Amino acid sequence: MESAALKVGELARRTGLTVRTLHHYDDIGLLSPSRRTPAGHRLYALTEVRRLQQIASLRQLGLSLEDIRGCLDRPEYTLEQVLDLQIRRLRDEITRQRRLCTLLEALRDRVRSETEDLSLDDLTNSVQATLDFGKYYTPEQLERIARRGAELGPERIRGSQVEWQELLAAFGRAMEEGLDPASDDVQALASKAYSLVEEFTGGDPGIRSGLTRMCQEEGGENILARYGTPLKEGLWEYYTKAMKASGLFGGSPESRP
Amino acid sequence: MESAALKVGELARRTGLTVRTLHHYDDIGLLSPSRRTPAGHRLYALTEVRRLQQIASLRQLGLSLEDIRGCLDRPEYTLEQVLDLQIRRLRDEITRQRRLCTLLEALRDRVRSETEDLSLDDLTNSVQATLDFGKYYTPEQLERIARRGAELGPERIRGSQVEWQELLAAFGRAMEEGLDPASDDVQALASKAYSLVEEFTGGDPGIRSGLTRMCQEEGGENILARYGTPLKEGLWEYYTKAMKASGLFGGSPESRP
DNA sequence: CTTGACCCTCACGTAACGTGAGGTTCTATC
DNA sequence: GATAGAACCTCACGTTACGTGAGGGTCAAG
Repeated sequence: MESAALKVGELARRTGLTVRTLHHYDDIGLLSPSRRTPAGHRLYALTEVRRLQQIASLRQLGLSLEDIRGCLDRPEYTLEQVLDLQIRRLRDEITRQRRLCTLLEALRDRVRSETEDLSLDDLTNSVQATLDFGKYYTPEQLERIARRGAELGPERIRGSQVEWQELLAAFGRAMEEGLDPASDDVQALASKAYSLVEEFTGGDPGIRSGLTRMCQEEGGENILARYGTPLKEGLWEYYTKAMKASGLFGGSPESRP
Repeated sequence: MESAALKVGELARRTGLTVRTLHHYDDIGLLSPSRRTPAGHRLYALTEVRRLQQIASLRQLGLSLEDIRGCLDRPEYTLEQVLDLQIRRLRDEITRQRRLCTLLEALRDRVRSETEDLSLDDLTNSVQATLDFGKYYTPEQLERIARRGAELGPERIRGSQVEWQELLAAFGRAMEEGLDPASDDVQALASKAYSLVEEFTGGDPGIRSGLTRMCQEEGGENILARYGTPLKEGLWEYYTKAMKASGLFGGSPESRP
């Protein structure tokens, strides 16, 4: 007849949990000791110790106390289902975190290379841009875009940003000179723009249509403005006219920040 | 003189946040509108809108509101530091999650292959075992162990678990027959045990010493019991005597669940 | 008979809001 | 000018899984 019942402190010590945690489990009815001493001290029987170990293990697996309660008390909560669900949740979470991490690293690198004195607003733009990406591309497309970015390399990306700036400046001059968007001079610019867009999309039609949708819904001028100076008044409309005249498609911005 | 100030609802709509969130930011003094209408309605000026965008962006990066406040209001909070810190936090979190995910997947697979009808207690054991591992091995060692497990393959792991069972049974018989732990027969068993241990450690001395520490501090009989039936009374002591007599080392269990 | 190590029950604090409750104000329409 | 609906206001409690006291009994040892 060895000590068949433990008091809270002892149980806490053995399981590595705190007394407060055991109290909490008692409060919510997840693990209530079946007996008490006359003085009201909790006494945990061996079956309750075992239950606590199960609880602690499931807790380590990241399950919520409610899920654990279900696992332990309701037979229709099969372990496999719960594990499956938890795995899916975790995987989603991991991909989310990874994406976030890459973004953070990219931002930090930009902050570090003090060639451009990065302001909070630039950062804001980048973040917004990246998040918008998530709204217009599927996760697989984001994967492809990321790979494409890696292929091109950071300097080529910066290079194309510069080319966009020059191109938009050229469009602006054309507009101010009153040139017809369908004229040969402007169409040469449109063709250049097309190739820059295609460099980004990598020729993927899904990515291209996502980009088009993004420009339509967010306003192309806002998208393009993120990657440099704001566009002159009416320039985006002029640009779309030129692109339409070229018969290629709608209009679009640049690769990732 | 266009609408230079926005009301909460309008601002919420534009930023995709909720009115409650804006109220919250006001409550904690993170973003308080500088003006109010006579009726007390909040009026956000353009500078405040910009600040809100910065807040929202940093929020998306996973920063806490307190960190954000620091970034925005205190010059000594450099962006780079904050980003660096956040990256480190995220990376740690990701490796943690990944480890957890592997564990979950392994458990689910075991649950699925209904060859063994897995009980909650088996699961509890596995979880505890895996967590103990984290206490005795460094992250790098855990990496190596995981790679080694992949090399060996799941069937070999199961195989060695069976071999451990047989080996312990043989030790048990020797003990009951009163054989000297240093006798040739028992030493043959010790040698077999040694090779099983080495199969697990892959010869890595760090892993070996971690294992020894684990057996000492957790009690080797508890460790070994996890991977099969509980050990007979006194068997662990007998086993350690045999291993000491062999001059190899202390004692130890089996690869990962 | 006191001291210290336990134990008990409230009950507030955490992070970042969600979700009403109950009441005022704005805006449009009749 | 009355009225309806939308939008605004201020409390204030709920969420998760406990941490951290406050204030007070219980128990064995000295």
